Amino acid sequence: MTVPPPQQAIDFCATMTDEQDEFAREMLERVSARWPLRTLQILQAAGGPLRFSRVLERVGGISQKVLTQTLRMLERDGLITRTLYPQVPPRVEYELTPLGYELLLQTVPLWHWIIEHLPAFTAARHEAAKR
Amino acid sequence: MTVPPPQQAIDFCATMTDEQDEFAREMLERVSARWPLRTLQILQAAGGPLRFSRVLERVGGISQKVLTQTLRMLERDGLITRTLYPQVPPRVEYELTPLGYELLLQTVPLWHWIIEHLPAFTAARHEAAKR
DNA sequence: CCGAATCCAATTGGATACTG
DNA sequence: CAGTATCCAATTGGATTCGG
Repeated sequence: MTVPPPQQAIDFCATMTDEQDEFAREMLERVSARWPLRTLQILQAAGGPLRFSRVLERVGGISQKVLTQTLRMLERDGLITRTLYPQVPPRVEYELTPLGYELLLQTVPLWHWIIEHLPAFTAARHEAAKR
Repeated sequence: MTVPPPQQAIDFCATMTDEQDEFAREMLERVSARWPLRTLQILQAAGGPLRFSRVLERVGGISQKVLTQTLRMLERDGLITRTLYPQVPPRVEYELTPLGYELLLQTVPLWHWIIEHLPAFTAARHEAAKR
């Protein structure tokens, strides 16, 4: 694997104010909960606006209630937009914002790393199970 | 900010098997839950083994029960080691593994990005609150 | 000291029914 | 169609007590 970057890269965490630290961890927690990242990914893959029903289908396994909550949260944080077309029946479209896209990109290295190390995790668990 | 990297970087998600995808997301979820990352960070900052009580103090706000669960999980995944010294009273030390350190490093860019964009999130929420 | 066990409060999530 | 509202089951987390 690669040589670990300097300690400094992590130590900067200590330079944050408590307020920053709390808010940052709140965002990290939020974004990496069960559905938000997947939802963003679906919207990214769509390459354009997606109706509520389509998102519901593609995310898969999520309930309608939780999807609504997730979308509201992502909208609130400026990661997606919500557009209501006042028709009957109503149409609502969700779309990734540049901010949301950027965030998604930042998660890619971690994602890559995890996938690369899946065997290591499996091995660790197997090892742990023996004891 | 920077120009977005090619689409390809994200699209590789689609190339995974369902099994890989599920396991990878499980790991991502796990590692980015409320305490695991912070616990790893504490152990990293310590620069060496840390007793249970010390971790409990430094993480701050976590209960003994949840810390135990967290540490067990991290150990199971090979991210930390747990060493029991059979004394009276017993001493148990936890230490970051190279794997744990590597994972921690992978999260740094995302962490950085979130902190940089804290104002953007605040602005988005403020904007959302007006409506 | 480390942590397992127990009990309990609070939060979360699914299913269902209903509305603009 | 896109939610909101309601109810309920399951999970989570804290506090406390006990044990090796």
